[in-house]
This record gives sequence, C-alpha cells and structure tokens, in this order.
Amino acid sequence: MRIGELARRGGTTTRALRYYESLGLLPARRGANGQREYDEDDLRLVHEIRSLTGIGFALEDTRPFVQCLRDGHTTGDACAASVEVYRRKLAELDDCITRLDAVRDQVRAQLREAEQRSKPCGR
Amino acid sequence: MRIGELARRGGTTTRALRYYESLGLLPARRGANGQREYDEDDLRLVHEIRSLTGIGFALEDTRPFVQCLRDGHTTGDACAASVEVYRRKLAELDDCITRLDAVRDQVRAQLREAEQRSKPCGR
DNA sequence: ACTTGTGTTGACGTCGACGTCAAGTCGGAG
DNA sequence: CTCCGACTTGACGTCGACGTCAACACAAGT
Repeated sequence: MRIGELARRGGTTTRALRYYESLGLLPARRGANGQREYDEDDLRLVHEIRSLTGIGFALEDTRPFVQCLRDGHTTGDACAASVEVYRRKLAELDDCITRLDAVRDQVRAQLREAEQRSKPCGR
Repeated sequence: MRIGELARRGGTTTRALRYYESLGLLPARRGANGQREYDEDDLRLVHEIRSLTGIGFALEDTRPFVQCLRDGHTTGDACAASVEVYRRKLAELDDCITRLDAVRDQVRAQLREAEQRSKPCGR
C-alpha cells in the first residue's frame, strides 16, 4: 500500500509517517516510480508507535519497541530495551504524579485561603 | 535597583525580566540614562511570578495575580480573577492526575506482562 | 585613561512533533 | 488529452519561555 492508505489505516497523517521515516523509525521501500511502498508489517509498526505516543511516550521512546517488532517478535515489548523504557517511564510517571499531587494540595490550600479572606463575614 | 540586581534577588535572569516586560507583565520605569529602574514592589511582582510559574502556572496565568498586587492588594490572590485561575488550574490538575494515574496503571500492567513472558520458567 | 562589569536593543536558536505551503510528478478515470 | 487526487522533496511555521550572541553605551573602580 502507499503512504496515504497507511496513514488512514494507522490513524495518522502522511506528514507524520514521513517524519517517522526521517528519524529512521519507519524506513520505507520504494517502488519503481519512487513512491513509498508499505505492507501489513509496517502497519503494525505504525500502530505500535501511535499507541505508545498516544499515552505520552516520546517518539524516541518508541524506538526499542519498533525495533523489537522488526526483529520478528510478536509484541514490541518482548525485548529488554523496551522493558527498560517501561521501567523508566513508570518511574517518571510516579515522580510526575507525586509532584502534581503536591501542587494540587498547595493550590487547593491557597484557594481555600483566598476564598476565606474574601468572605470574612459570618454565615 | 537595576535589572541585574532584580534578577539576582528575584531568582531569575535579566533575559526573563525583559521578556516579562515585553509581555506587559512587568513594566519598568526608565532612568535618565535609559536604564530600567525597579523598586521593592517590583521585586514582589517577580516573586509572585516565579512562585507561580515554579509550580507549573503558565506566564499568562500569573497576569491576574500580578495585576492584583499592582492594584495595591497585599496578596496576589486577593482578586476574583486570580481565584478563578486557581479554580481552573485545580481542575486541570485533577484531570491531568487522573489521566496519568490511568497511564501509570496501564504501563505497570504492560510491564508485569512483559516480565512474565520473559521468565515463563518456574521460580 | 583603562578595564571590567552591567546595561541597551534586535534577532536568531532551542525543543518536539508535526502542520502547512510550494512546486512539481505520477496514476487512473473520463 | 485533460483533470483530479495522491505522491514527491524542501523549507518554513507553530507553541512557550526564555538562552545566546552581536554590537554598542554606560558605570564604577584603580
């Protein structure tokens, strides 16, 4: 299939696919006319990339997963490098959530205080 | 005081202060020589901006707080517009945390599954 | 007077993941 | 043959909060 179909079926755009190729993430074979030619395996790679970036993974973080699939594994996370990314991301998420929780509490407290001051009168 | 001192005492850089000025967030008086001249009140504004951006507020979100201080209030959140920003931010934080929690659980599950597959043998 | 430090404006660079536009080529329908 | 849609490469735009550099003026210490 050509790039337009791959984009449609992969839930993305041709621009994104060319961008992935420019990063070496999604290399493409070329037909006699110079147009990019893709197959079902490529569609799997696109799905892997999209599902990972969809939950907040950076494109570079998807690289091990994509490589893993290209190496013939049935899932992108069957390789050690991918699992390592999982671990790192999990740690990042924990950190992030912890910080956001703290900020939320802080903002909540400030909000309560500000509302308190604005209605100092009884009732 | 001049811009360098304000930057030092405000815990930021001269570049940032000029940037704030370009946004109309921190207007500056000028001395006879054309140099920016600041006072202690300006330092308060800088502290307000930094403490808010420090916890993740966008610069534009700090505008009501800064305006509030310039209007003579003792705190930046003494005005309705500021409190409104608090409320909006709190909602954003709740949303964000909820989503991140879901993602974390998802990644955790994937990680467990991947580790499971890599060590299918007992023990 | 000289040097060093601090100030000024203006403009381009950064990061990530593409969007958008331009100008041209290719494929199939009518 | 013509036309439209899909394809090609290349290059600039976007967003936010500044960093960095250039080239110059001003201030203060010895």
